[in-house]
Amino acid sequence: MLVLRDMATSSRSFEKVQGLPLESLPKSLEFSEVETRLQQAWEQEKTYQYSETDTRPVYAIDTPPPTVSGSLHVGHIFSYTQTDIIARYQRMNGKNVFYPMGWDDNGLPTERRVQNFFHIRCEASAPYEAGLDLPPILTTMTDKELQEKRIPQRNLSRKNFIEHCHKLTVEDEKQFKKVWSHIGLSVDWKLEYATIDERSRTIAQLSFLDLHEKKEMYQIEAPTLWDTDFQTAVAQAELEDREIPGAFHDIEFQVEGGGSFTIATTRPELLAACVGVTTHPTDERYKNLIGKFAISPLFGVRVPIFGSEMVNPEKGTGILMVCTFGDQTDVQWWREQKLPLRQIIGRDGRLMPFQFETTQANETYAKIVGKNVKQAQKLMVEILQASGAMKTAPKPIQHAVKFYEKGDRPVEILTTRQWFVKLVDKKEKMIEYGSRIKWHPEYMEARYKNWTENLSIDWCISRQRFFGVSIPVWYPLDDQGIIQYDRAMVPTRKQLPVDPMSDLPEGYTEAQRGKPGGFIGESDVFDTWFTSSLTPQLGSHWELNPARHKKLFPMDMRPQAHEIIRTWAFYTIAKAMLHEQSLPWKHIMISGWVLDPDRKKMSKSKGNVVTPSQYLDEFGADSVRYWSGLARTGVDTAFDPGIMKIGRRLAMKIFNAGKFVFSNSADDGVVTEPLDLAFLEKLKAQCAHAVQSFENYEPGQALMETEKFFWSHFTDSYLELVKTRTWGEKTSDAEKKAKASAVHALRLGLKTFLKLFAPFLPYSTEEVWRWAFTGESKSVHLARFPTAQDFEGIPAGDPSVFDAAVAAQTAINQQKTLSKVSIARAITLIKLKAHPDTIKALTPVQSDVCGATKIEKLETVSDSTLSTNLFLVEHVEYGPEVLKNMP
RNA sequence: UGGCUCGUAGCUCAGCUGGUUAGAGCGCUACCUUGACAUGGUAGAGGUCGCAGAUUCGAAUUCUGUCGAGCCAACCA
Repeated sequence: MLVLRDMATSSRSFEKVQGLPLESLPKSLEFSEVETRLQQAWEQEKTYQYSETDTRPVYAIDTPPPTVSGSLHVGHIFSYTQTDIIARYQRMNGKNVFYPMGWDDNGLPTERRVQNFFHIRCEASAPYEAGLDLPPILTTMTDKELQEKRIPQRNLSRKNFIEHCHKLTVEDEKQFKKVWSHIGLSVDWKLEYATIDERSRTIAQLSFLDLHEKKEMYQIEAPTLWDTDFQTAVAQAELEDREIPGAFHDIEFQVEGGGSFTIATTRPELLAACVGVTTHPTDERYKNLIGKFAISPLFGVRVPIFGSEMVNPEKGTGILMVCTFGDQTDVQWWREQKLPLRQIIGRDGRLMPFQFETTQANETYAKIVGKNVKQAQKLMVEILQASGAMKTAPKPIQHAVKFYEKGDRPVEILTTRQWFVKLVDKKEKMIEYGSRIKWHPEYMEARYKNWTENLSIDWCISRQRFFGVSIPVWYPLDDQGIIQYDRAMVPTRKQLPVDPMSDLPEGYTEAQRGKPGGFIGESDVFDTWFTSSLTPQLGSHWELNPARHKKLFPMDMRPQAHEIIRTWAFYTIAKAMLHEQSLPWKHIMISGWVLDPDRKKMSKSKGNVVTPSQYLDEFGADSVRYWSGLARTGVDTAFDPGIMKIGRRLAMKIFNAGKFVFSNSADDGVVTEPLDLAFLEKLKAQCAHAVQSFENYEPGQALMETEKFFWSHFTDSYLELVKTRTWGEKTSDAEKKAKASAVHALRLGLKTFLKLFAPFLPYSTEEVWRWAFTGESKSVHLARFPTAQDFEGIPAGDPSVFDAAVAAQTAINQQKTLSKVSIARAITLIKLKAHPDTIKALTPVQSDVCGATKIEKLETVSDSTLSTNLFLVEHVEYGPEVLKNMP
């Protein structure tokens, strides 16, 4: 902080400065060298350290823990840089910034990657092999080679499998950290965590215990969304629609007591699971059937025919079969009509054995049992056609089907036992909580609201996977060895974290595990969102460190992408509400996506994903950050190396302007000259704009305005206009004074620009800062973001003299360009015509203009019909050597 | 079908609460080595602001309708 003397009475005096000889400064900005050197400096100096003890206000950021599977792509760089820009601004704004980095390393993406990487699979029954340490196989062999050579996968025990998950994620995290450091994230690496580490597991299980005590959680055996590849339950929020080809199949049903009708279905393989038939109650074609019973073909099952408003008479044949379960509506009909359950699809997506009432049915079913859905469908069509129940060929259609977002086959609905968090009954409260958070941009709240309003299923949090946080529950076994699900036993808080598969519930011994009268541990793990929804609490050490929690929670800002508003933002708000009736954060800043140059979303399957490292190497981190920082909050941005090029140009310009400013010496003195004062006045206003943009969570606006100001007012205008005053040694007192005014204004200007640009271009600004400004603070990143305070004690300037000087400079340059002469050529006489006000404004800065444009004699002509800030060249005379070259 | 965004120069985008002649950068053209910078500088060409109405003294900006693009959700038998 600057210590300012009695400002009210005296203007601010600057100390004498010794210019740095140009030869002593680097010739050019070598990004990779600067980046490496400054990264080390920041680490050594602990520049970005969060302080647990100091009393400055905290600014806590709920950093998204990236999924650690594979490599970062340019979208990560884009959004994380935007967060870092805010973090750096807040740090310079005097906040004690809490900016952690977590790794989301548990869950399916990791499991899948580990399976491929080591060519292994988790097999619950496999015995544990202590010390097993397999080499990575994918680095030596491709997938195709593995298949060709028929190298079998190794089946590992759960414990061995998890060990290998840890092994790989640790390596991946190192790679990620390298890229994050390169891009210049001002993360405090002491706050690093992983969603699978011990503290995270403890806090996730604490969350479970709390919700369990509050009875906000229940366990039920019911139809749930199921992915047959991963063989786990999934949540509504993890579904996505995909358009795939399908076909309507017309199947004839008989009516009990005579008659028949034809239903249309896209899933004939579920005929065996048909438990009802429904049609619209007003449909003239079928309404007389309502109340009767139908007999399903081939399987001869007697099912009720009922009316339902949900049936669309336009669709298919207007009458349809209800199965357990083809889709979500089937579940609804099944519940409302209290239909029986005929579950035929198994957890692996194959048709399970099922006992039918008739021999014929059992014989038919025998042909499809054990087949997967696709095979069964094909066979069923053949059988139906042969039997005559299906007279027409399937009619192909294109339809949207629900998929688990990470899965390859449509989800099925299976009756399984799962744990749920009650959310459907809290929709209104969730919307109200959401409205109390400041969304940036504001309209993103609509997405949250929209999703919450449409939520129809409670949050299924149990997953039948391995690499995750265990659900901390044991179940007693009765004398027959039957699991007593309704008597679930939870651990004490002190026991956490627990793995119910190896740890014991209180009062039991290991010998009782799996024995009648004993107990059994829950083998399911949490949905990864169950842990991820606690990232603010993971950072604040909720329940483990109350003082820390109080200081950090609710956090100030959650940065995240818009496609996970329905999951991450939604669940995080839910958790904070359920646990503490609190908001998780005050602000949420939504970043857009990076689209490929054709404005298509980047995705691995399309093969249009851009990896960042080549661009970091080619343009430098600051240039890539410039591209990220320029984007408007929440708006999708096309990947464009052209913008990075411009960023690099800006970084170099700052570097070169710094060289110019620092090369000038000056005596001690005050800023007195009208041009200097006018420039600083304008700069002061620019600082206020920048602050406003940052406070609005629109840093891109600050960058755009600052850049424009820097380029047009500073380097193109002001720097040129003061050159004659700063060049060389001055002899007279007046000249020395005028020089000092310029040099000190230049230095204050440069210092201000470095601070304004520091959040965006941390490397180039820091590099220049360290040449001569370390007296104020060691790092520009710990300096105060500029405000009017930086200009205290400097007399107010008149901006109009600056505008007049620039206008005159432009008119003269234009004249020289039109005459096709060098800007450096001397003008012996020039007559400029302008509005009298403009001429008046030019007077105090006329000598600066003449110096910069090499004018020996300047005459002005008044013309009040002209608009202000416009000069017209009436007459110009160049020196004789110039005239020679004229056309 | 509903909700939300977007549509401005060849390209990427600014344009806040309506107010002179609609801006910037890239690209393009011409010129200039000037003592921080040729990874530079000076200038030039280029737009009836998707379309149609309405409000207003005045609309790129507000309202209505419409067309197009994207996203989210509903429907998906």
